[in-house]
Amino acid sequence: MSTAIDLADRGGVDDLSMRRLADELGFKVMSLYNHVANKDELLELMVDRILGAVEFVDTGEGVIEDDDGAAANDDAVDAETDSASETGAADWRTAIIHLAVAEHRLILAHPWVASVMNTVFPRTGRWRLAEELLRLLTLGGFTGHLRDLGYHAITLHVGGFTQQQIGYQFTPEREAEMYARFHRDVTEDVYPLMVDHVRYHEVMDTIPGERPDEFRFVLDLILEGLERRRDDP
Amino acid sequence: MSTAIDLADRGGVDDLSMRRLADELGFKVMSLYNHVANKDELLELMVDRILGAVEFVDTGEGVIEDDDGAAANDDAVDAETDSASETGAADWRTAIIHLAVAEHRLILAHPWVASVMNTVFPRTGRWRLAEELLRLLTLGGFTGHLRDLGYHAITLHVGGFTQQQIGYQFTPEREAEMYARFHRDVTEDVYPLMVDHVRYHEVMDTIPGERPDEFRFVLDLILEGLERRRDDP
DNA sequence: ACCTGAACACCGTTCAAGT
DNA sequence: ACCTGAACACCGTTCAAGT
Repeated sequence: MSTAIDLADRGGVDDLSMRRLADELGFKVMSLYNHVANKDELLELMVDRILGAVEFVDTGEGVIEDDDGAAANDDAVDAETDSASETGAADWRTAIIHLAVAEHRLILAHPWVASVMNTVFPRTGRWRLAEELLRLLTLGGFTGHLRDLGYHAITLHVGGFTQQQIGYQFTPEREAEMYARFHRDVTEDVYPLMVDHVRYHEVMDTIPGERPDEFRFVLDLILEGLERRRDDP
Repeated sequence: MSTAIDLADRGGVDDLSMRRLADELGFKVMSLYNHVANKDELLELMVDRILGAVEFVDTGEGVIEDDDGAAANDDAVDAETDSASETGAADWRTAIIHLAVAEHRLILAHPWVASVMNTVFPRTGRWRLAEELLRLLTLGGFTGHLRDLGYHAITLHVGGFTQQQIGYQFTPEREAEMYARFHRDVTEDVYPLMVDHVRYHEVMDTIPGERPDEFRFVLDLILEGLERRRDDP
């Protein structure tokens, strides 16, 4: 029934109204309130269904499993992460990267999640993720204040960076207007570096935030820095 | 006239409707469309006014100045940044930190900016910021792909991290409901680390994302990592 | 237990008419 | 040049009434 996700996947979350959803389901608006307290609860359920689908990597110890009982250790994400999985059990660092990238990708696949995520209460799908991240950090030898900082650094990076990237995903019409405005307002004499920057993207044929490795790049910076602070003073 | 910002500062952006704004100004709704094409343009102007207020630090070279002609080099932000400003002219690193922290604080002071920023076209207030950041990175010896990565890493961090932090700023009622839900759903047997984590925050008497140094912490990780990649292979 | 019609208090925006 | 009344096509939600 909560397959109102399709509707949001199509027209974005702004096109998801209780009225449109009811139409789609063949009911009248008010029937929905028999299954859901209000729109906030609907969004809550939708977000949690998406985020609940993140799968954990096997670290060789007690793994918190998915609702479906699946604890994946070989899929597209894993293939990109570093080695170390030759042993069968991944180390904490690989597992955190897997977790973050998997969540990042799920949000990119359902862009409306990014904006709704923040305004809605967490449910089990999100608590799971939080607990697992804390577990992996602990496994990595992080405790106390540094674990706390690391936890926030990573979660805020996953949510925030992804959300910002999605902001760069324009519809064709917006893309066209953006292009027009840029060439009208941003001239080489006033903004030489900005012009250069955009030219660079044109040559590379990339849209800012669409380059697949940017999320990983910053994630790596964060993890490196955390490790250094763990090992030094 | 664009002092509809007050309205958004008070009740959040959801309480800012064309109708309420007109009421506040003593006009009828439709009069607004004589001064602004539509609501999007209004939000565009509001965001740009806020972000246009970010002041740049003097790096001793050609400084792009504020609209007001102010090129601040000693205020609250500067006091927190590292030394190096004894010379009068700040180095690129200090200046980037200043820039990022200043923008971060402005957004925190007008939380609605975070959510609107992404959905609205940039104007001169934002182009300035982009150009200045690129200038500082160039000053720091970054070129090509690394400068590009650094630029995106920093801008997405400023916007995204801040936005996520704001998501943690609950109203008292939401705070109370969050508290109740947490203690109902997150039990020590299933989520031991999460319980521990929240207990840590309670002892520290901090709300996640309210600790003032978290933004700087991750920013430092990013800048450190960028420097290392600039100096090494 | 689930559905519905009518109603309430809202939105953004257009358009023709006023001064 | 600026303001406005009426209207259009929408919102989320409540409540009493139906089966």
